[in-house]
Amino acid sequence: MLTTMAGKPPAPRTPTMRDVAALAGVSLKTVSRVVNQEAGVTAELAERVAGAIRLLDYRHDTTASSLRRTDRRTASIGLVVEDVANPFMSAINRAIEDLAHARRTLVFASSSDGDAQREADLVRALAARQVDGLIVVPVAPDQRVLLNEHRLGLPMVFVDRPAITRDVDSVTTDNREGARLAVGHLARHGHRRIAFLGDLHSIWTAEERYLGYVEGLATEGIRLDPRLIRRDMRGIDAACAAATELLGSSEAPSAFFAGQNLLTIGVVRALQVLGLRHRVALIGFDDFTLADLLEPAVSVIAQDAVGLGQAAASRLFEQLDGDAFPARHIRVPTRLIARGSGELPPG
Amino acid sequence: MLTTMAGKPPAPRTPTMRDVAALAGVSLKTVSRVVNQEAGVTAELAERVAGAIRLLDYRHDTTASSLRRTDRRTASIGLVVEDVANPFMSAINRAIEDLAHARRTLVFASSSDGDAQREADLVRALAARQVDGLIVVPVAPDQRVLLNEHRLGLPMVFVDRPAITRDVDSVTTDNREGARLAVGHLARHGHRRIAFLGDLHSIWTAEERYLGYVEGLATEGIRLDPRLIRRDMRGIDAACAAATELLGSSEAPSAFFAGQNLLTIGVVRALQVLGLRHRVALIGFDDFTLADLLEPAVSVIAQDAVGLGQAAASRLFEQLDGDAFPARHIRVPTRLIARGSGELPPG
DNA sequence: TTGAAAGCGGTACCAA
DNA sequence: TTGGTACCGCTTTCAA
Repeated sequence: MLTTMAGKPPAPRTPTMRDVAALAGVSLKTVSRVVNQEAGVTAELAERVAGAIRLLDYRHDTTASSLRRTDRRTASIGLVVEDVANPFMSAINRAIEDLAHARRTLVFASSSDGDAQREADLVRALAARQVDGLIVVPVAPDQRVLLNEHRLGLPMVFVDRPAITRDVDSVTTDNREGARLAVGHLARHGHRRIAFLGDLHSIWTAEERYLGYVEGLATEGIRLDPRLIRRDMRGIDAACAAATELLGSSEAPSAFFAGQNLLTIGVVRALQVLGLRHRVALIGFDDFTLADLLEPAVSVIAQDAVGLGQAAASRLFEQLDGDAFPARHIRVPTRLIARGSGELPPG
Repeated sequence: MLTTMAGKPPAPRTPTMRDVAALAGVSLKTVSRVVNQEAGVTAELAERVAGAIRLLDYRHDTTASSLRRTDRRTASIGLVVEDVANPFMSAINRAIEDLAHARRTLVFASSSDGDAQREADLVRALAARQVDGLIVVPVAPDQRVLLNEHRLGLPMVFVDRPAITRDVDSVTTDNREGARLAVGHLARHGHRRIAFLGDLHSIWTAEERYLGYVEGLATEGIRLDPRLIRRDMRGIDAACAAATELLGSSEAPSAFFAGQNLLTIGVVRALQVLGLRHRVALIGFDDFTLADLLEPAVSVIAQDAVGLGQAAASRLFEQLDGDAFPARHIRVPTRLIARGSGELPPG
């Protein structure tokens, strides 16, 4: 051994159908038939092939398979969300994965970070890998790359936010109805001065929730007071500051409706600091872990992330099964979870 | 139009390199060169090809490409975690995605649910799709399918839990050191009666944290009291009940070390019900959202999920770049975040 | 029922 | 620099 450069044995090329065929003493095509469980192979031959497959530990190459297949299906789909680490998005991801798994389909999961350029790159990369379809949380407002891919024949479903055309399937939360629910609930508990905190108005869901708030007030016959409205808030700190300021004014609100997770937490913090947690009502849009452990527990309008994911995946697979037209637009209802903070009476 | 069955135009077969070549009046190979940015094509020809590509809206088929390529790379990797919707797992997922994205690589994300059968199915499905490598949170204890795939040449990194052999790269949290940290911290604040709540002892991380607890006690010269130890706890309710029972005993603990997220929350709930939140200390393993909003805020041993994901992805890509041997075993440190609950003095 | 040959969309190799 | 030809691993088509 001292004189040889032996090293590792040459990488043992992974066996192909050809190898299996040779070992079993049959043709390539017969192996293909066995692997794909096509009818019309003698039990004896099938057994011989199966034996060779086991012996060689043959692994089917589905990429080569789908390249040649007429339908060119890869049994993989693409998912583009804002951030796979976001709890809401990852719940959608998981729901989609479960439906996909039932069809032996794998999911490319990716994050756009709300960046249109990155979204476009991802969509192109996914299409280049021949995914069977795409589920996307679209980054507003320019959807040209997405819609172009759709026009070229890539099955697609938008989730959480709609497409700008009606031609593409979409599955969205009924944000407006949810916001109305919140306002109605607070009004029923005697509130007339209900403040609204909202995310960037350029975000479709934020705008919808604002509109629902306005509609809710109208329904309850409450005059809209612009001084109680703070939009374009980003993050816990901004919400906390805004809530603190509102509560310090002469016409302070008796209740808050926070249009997003972090804003809700910001309001909680403000109420805590001011010692008003049990004196000012609060309903938040979107549930969050531990909402039930706070004091008082926080009432929320819960979104059905799993429902969104399931509906989106269902639609995509319906498209793949031939039901492409007309495009459908599914709205998933919200649910009010009363935990205490939304049931406090006015001061 | 009335007499025709016109319908939609026949699906316009998506253009191939062949089409581009024909339009540009060059050979297939020249188009390939342009697409792959290989040197040695006249500027003029390159421009003509580029024009044809634009005109036809040609899309490169990377699956066909990698089939023929010598390295057979697909620029996609597989990730198998317990649940992509779990915050810890999804943070790992995201960190991996970011490193992958920098290499124009896509990630198949999938959930094993701690089910060995499902894990095996996923791994085989991923291998069949010719992923370049795999990052796995392995389901103990039978790793035969995984290791077989590894032996066959599939680059692989285990994350969060080690492989049963030393031949496979792994990236894990330093659970033991983290637990020692917690016990030491509590001891430094005067505690001698420190209860331990742990998850199923069959879970590697749970066992490690338990061992760290034991080591921590030994280091501090505290006698281990089996009556203060509750293992094999699952979920909030079990932990809440166990904590309640412990606190009602004659030799109640003055501090808790909870070995997992949900267990920590269970203890918080128990303390809240008993009105002992400010009288009994608590440190939890693994951080959770809103831990800082509870009263008192919960001190934790925080895991570095992003660090885990980054290290795992780095290792995988190092393997892909040729640095496969020897296998490395990376331990990612934890960090104690003191927020209040872990700094309470003994009753 | 079985197999030979063609070809999916591209890349590798070598000759022109 | 450019192009022809073989071929990646598999399915399709069609003849035996």
